[in-house]
Amino acid sequence: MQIKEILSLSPSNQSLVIKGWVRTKRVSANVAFIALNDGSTIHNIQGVVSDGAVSEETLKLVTTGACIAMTGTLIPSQGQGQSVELQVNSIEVYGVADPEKYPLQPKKHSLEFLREIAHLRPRTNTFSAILRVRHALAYAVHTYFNQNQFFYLHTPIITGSDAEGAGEMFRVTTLPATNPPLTEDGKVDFKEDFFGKETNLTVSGQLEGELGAMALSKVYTFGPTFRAENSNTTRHLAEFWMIEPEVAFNELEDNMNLAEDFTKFCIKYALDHCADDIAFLEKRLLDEEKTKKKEEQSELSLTEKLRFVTENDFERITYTEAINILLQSKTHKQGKFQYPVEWGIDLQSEHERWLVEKHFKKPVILTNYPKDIKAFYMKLDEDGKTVRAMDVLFPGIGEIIGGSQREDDYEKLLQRTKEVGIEEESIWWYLETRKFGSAPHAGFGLGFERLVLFVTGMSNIRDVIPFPRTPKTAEF
RNA sequence: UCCUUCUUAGCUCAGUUGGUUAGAGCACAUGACUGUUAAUCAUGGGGUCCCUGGUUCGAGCCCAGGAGAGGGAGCCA
Repeated sequence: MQIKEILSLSPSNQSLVIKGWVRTKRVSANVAFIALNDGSTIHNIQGVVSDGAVSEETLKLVTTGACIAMTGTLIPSQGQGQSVELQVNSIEVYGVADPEKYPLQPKKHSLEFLREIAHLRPRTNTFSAILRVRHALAYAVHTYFNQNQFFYLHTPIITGSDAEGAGEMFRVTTLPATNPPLTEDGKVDFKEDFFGKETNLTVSGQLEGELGAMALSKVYTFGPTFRAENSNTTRHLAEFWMIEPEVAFNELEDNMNLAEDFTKFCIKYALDHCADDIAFLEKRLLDEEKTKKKEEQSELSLTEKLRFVTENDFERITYTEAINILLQSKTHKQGKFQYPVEWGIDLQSEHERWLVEKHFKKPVILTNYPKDIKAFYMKLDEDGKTVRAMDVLFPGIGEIIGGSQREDDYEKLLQRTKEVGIEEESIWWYLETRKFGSAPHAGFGLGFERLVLFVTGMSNIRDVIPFPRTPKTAEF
């Protein structure tokens, strides 16, 4: 039986076996206490070993990090801090952990240090809480889409198209790294490669998602995505998980409604199902905030922040309106933005943060960006200058969702591919959907880790995925 | 990739103007303690001061180069 279940039981004479990893052991003259955790919950169960119940040699092996099974009966706790505890009759040691060498100590560790021991960090309170919340959010994603008649579409991880334009790609090849076969003009001959052409890891399942939507109407993908960008920030990973719904007959407005409803559902799901873990993470965040300057401290606790998002409407404004608000802001008039503000610029982080964190103080959906700063597949507005794009910006995180209504007119789409220099032959299959039964449709991409970041209150994306992949780092 | 800060014990950090044998807290070990909550108290062990080279009578500290990490920016999700 797992500790989560045992902690909800009433004391009885029934003998129980509890297996887990030792967090701490406290020894007094006549009694020893063992805090045991098995990852099923943030809470430990306390084992009480009375004098003589377990041999001294065995008790000596019970150290922080060791894996043991305790057998005993559940009794009401005499101490404070827990209502029940296990009166231990015997202990079996599965795996010892040399306390001189085991790196996790019963004390606070820095997140940087824990990243270096990512193979052990799930055994800490913080990371086990994060991983449980991450699981709940993943489950919420599938639950939401299933409840709303979406079909889960598996888009390829190895892709032969290089037209997605979302970033640098990782090449997939079976050719030898030294002396690969060459063409006559000295380039690598990918005709000799496994697929007979150049292939890469996907940077987005969107294009294939659109193909699915043109048959199943409502689809979503949820899978790993790879970007070979040399990004070194707290919100980028080389390997991350992306959620991409794509819906036939949806226009930009519907797309916004879906994005808002979906994120609210997921956050609410985590609040409802991970109360203990979120409470722990809230306390952790509070301790962290105390080390910051007063003006940088958040006014809201983690739970308050999450409830605020689920209970309030997202602010929806166009790019043009956002530029006007920025131009009229004190910050701009006093020249306190580092980057200039004018219609046509791609908004900088400082502009987005100001809008979200200072001006509106809630999630903001920005729409109708200039076409020149957005992707080729976005539907052109009537004015011919802007496209039906939308970005959802979250406080502290920035862009969490990027999406659009897609261009469904064959000629206009072809025109745009030419303008941005994409070869027609490389995405003929994508263009054909606009030739045969084209339909208005829209979708977006949501970075799963950014959602986990927001819900857990963590600040570095490397701490919300079990094994982060970033430039120069692929250990574990 | 750019800017910036950092790298000293297992962890978190101090280390004065360049000067004898490099410190603290926690962790760990041993002992004490009648039920603890990251127990407490006492005692003890523990160092390639990131690496390479240089300046100097003398370098943890100054200089040059390199590596790694953090934060910010860009790219984006």
